Amino acid sequence: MSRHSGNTRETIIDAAENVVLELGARHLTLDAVAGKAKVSKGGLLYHFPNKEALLHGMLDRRVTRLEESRQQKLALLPHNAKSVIIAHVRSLLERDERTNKLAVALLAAVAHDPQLLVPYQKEQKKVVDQFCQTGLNFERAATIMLAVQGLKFMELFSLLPFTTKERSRIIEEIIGLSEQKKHAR
Amino acid sequence: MSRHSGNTRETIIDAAENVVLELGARHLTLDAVAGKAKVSKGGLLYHFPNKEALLHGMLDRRVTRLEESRQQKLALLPHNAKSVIIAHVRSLLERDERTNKLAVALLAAVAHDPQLLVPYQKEQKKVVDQFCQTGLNFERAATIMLAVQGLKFMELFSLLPFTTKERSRIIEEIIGLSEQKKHAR
DNA sequence: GTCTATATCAAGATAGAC
DNA sequence: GTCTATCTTGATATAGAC
Repeated sequence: MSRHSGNTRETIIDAAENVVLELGARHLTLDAVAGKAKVSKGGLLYHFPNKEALLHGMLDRRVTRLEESRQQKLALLPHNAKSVIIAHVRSLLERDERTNKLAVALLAAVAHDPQLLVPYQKEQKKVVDQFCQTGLNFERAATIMLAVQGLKFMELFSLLPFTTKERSRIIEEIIGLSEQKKHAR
Repeated sequence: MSRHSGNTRETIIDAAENVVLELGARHLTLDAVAGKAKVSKGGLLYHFPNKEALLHGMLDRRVTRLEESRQQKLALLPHNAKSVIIAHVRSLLERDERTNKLAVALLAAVAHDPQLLVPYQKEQKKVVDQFCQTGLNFERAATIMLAVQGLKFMELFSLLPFTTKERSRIIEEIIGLSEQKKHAR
């Protein structure tokens, strides 16, 4: 336990996340992270040559965790088409204080240079593709993905004007969109 | 033209927007704004006692402009229920380089303290209420609002994995949701 | 209402020793 | 691979003159 020399990188990302959780996004600085990770700033910069690299590391960690959560929830659901959508919704919209704080902090950091997120476009594409494989047409699949993301974003930015109960009903509605066949065009 | 002494505040907000557009969000500093507005930093700080106040001014300007655009587009549409939704979608999803840059910059600035956005929750609520007045049920109205916002956010963060053509089809789908009656519950 | 000058502070990054 | 020391820059904000 006390020995984890194997991967200082992971230790540093742990520390960075803890800085955000304990001190807030504004204090995500190289100094703070180094301090929390019990490394010097020089040491930190050996593993992540600059702050952008550290942010990339943090983003990757989050994307990985989200995907793990999705797989995990999917495994617990009956093996049918709709489950793919439900697993996605549940993992993304999970109200986890910790995860949300991290997401906001990363958005804050990343908003200064949205290009940092381009590599994750394909993750969203994959989600839509997976929805399509359940028999949904592309437009409907994309709409569901967008509504879920919209809910998530608004929640993160404290923009969501709904009660918890309303929120639940809306989520049901969104999931329900996967059942209604679109009329032919 | 050369005289606009009446409202230095507006001049300063103009300048702040131009700083963002010309230099990027990262350079939205009091120095840069003062320079662009041809005021000293002291002068700027007389009108906006701190940076947060300036951000509030910028946010208000944006919300106002968006609302104006919505009213304007609504006036050009036939006077029926669906037009409310179309006007909303068109004004929010308009691909205006200028507006989008400003939105990203403000998100970047504001993400550090999402509480700043709480005052604008009610704007979103109003949108949903207006949709409901067209005969839509609440859940469906909210879903449409969320999908539109999701599209907007993802686009701002360069997360949208669709082509322009796909994007158009998806927007049609979202608008179409206002026509399909939800089955009773 | 607007200016100059300055205080204060903290950030990211580099260089080079160990 | 990790450390210390330092450079450089640039930010918000205050004080007080005009």
